[in-house]
Amino acid sequence: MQDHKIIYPITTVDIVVMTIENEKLCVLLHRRSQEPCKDAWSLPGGWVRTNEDESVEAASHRVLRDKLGMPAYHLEQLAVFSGPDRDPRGWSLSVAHIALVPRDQLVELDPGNDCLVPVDDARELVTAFDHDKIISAAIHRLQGKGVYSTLPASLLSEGFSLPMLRRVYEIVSGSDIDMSSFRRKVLDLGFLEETGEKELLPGARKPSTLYRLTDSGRTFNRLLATG
Amino acid sequence: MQDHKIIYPITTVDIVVMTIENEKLCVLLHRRSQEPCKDAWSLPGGWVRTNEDESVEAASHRVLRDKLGMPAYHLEQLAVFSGPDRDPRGWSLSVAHIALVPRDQLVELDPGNDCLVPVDDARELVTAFDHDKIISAAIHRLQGKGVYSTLPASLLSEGFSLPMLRRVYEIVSGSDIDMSSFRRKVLDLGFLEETGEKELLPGARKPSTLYRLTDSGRTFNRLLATG
DNA sequence: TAAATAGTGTCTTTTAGACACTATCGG
DNA sequence: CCGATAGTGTCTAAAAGACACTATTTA
Repeated sequence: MQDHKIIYPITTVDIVVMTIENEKLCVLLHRRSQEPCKDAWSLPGGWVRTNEDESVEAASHRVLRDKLGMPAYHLEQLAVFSGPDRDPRGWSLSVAHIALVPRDQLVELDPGNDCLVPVDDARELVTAFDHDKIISAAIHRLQGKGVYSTLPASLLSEGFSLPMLRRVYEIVSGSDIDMSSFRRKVLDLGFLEETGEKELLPGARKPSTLYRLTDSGRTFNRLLATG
Repeated sequence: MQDHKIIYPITTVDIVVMTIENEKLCVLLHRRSQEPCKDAWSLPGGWVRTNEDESVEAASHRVLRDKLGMPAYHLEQLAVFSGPDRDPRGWSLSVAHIALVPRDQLVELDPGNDCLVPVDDARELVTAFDHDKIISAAIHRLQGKGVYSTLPASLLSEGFSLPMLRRVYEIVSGSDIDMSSFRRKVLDLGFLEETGEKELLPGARKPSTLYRLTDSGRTFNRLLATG
């Protein structure tokens, strides 16, 4: 291993922040203020700072905290995108992440330079680097893994009803889900616990029971399907 | 983004080469010839060379080609491991990969410095860096994703029988699989095609039909379960 | 023709989906 | 008490597993 010959890659993180707005799965885009790709829509991202970050996940959290004031949320690695041509400044490596965030936690958006767009529109809109590919991969992951895991629950804040949760699964999977089967399966798996409260949803006449994910439901991120 | 302040991470790839030997899932380990962690067992890996590699996958392929003479095989990204402490030389980032290889393609092993060990033993044996964690993650991935995908088929060379394939799934999943259900499911999914040949397996009296993965079975890496 | 594995057929159990039904509450 | 959604019960269809059975070939 010849240390002295090595030119390290430009190393960054990029985050696909996903949320649900107006009954649609949306991605957060950011207009780049600097070259390269100035003024193009891109994913939020930034350098990995080896003098302060403890890991690439920590770098991602820092980026979102600084840019959007986001504290805690579900974040996971998606994949590495790398190569000599994806960034005009040289050989680059981006560790792409997925962040799932309830809409009400996304508040500090800069109206001019941040926007939430439905995933279907995002791929055409985004022209910076290979961020369109990253978004495609994120959607693929969410739809593949999402349908049979507790992942989509991270798109809701604690204290959600089963009808709300079902709607999220429908939006993510793109198909109708039978309420009865959904209820049976979800409750049988034991990943939900009641908060003890009830809430009248807009338009409803009967208040519905509210739930949160149990600890095992949050960590053991598997097996919850319907479709 | 302050380019000049950034110290880039030490960037490497590490590969968890998995195969089946003596009816056990094994990992390929390599004894390090240099500091750091000299003489410790580690995963094969190497620097990402920005002057010649087209991507981190290409870097992984190069490492295995140069070290082990391995041409084509199933390779996929596993995850990124990163941080200031995992390598004594400084803040480092390793893109871990999984390679699934039929045993008969692993020939150029150096008897003194390469070894194949069952996965259960590997984690204790490996002391270099955080490679034990990487191995754990690889096993987790293979067992999680493997059981319901065509992945394990990559552990066999083209021209395998259904009993052989079933055995591989049993080894990977660690549980018995009924031949009849397995056959039904696998053939119904249409990811296999007959090679037209038959072979008498050692110990058997009746030759079994040989198969290969179809193109869709190789790319569309999903949905093939039993257990 | 016996031994041993390849491969088939079928029954049972489980699970998913469809859908009718009851419950609850605001207006 | 009507309308709307929350939530339940039950029937049906499909899938998974168990396992007995047949088929093929070598020794």
